[in-house]
Amino acid sequence: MAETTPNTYTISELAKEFNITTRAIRFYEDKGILNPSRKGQKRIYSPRDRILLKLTLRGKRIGFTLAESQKLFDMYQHGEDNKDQLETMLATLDEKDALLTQQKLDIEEMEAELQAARERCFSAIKKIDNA
Amino acid sequence: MAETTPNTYTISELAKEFNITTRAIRFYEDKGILNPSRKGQKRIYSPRDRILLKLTLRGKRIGFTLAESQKLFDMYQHGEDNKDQLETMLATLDEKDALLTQQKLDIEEMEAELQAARERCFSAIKKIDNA
DNA sequence: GTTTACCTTTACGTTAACGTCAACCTTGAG
DNA sequence: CTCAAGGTTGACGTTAACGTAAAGGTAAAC
Repeated sequence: MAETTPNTYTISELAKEFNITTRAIRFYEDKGILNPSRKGQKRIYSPRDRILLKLTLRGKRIGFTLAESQKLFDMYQHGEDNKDQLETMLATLDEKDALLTQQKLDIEEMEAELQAARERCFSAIKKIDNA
Repeated sequence: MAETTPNTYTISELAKEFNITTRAIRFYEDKGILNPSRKGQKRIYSPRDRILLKLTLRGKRIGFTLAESQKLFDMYQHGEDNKDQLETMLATLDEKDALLTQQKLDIEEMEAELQAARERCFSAIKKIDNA
């Protein structure tokens, strides 16, 4: 058999992998995002915990709060039977999607401006060098 | 002559246009982002103030802090002659640009997941309706 | 057996970005 | 004149997302 992916992680392994502190990881647990099991008093993280952590961090990078990520995860897991909850979730998803669309526009405009600023920079430096 | 764009704004006009509070606008002034003139004690905003405000809000939407926006504006204005400052600015711009690139990836992945979640939602609702 | 390296809980501190009064001008309308 | 609509300056309150000790358990290594 080939290498099998480990099916548990320690807190510091995850911290290292995602370049965050163990404090942050415990904090996410407080917020109900992660639910590691315990071996004695030590936390043991499953691949599922790892995925949730990854998604959470990705969410953060695009401006999701922890509460928002948690809410999405929560709906994703427990909303299979309740129609109202499913529809709330759909609304939330649409709302988030609209935000992402706006963000993409913002990013493109911002990139254009950064590029313009960069060019201004270059020519200003050239001017100095040729002085 | 056709309609000319107004060249001054009151604080509440800007607040209404951008759907923020006057408190926020004054806060941005505290942070050195805006520099309205005064008529008596009242603030008068120029088109330039308005643009800076707009850029600031756009920056916020993609995760720039006020300090970061302020720093960019500041460099943009006072860095024309200092080579070191120009190079610092270039580095900052590159850094920001890398972040934006990552953000675009994050957004696309997140959109894919939202779409998947949406489809799960739909079929779950259908199931309920057909039960 | 005692460092050393991680792990734990508890709890107060911190920063950003405003919100929310309070207490006070001012100015055009009636 | 007065009063309602907006504007002003403090200044304290709030939320999110951790940072930063403090004080201790535990287990493999020497």
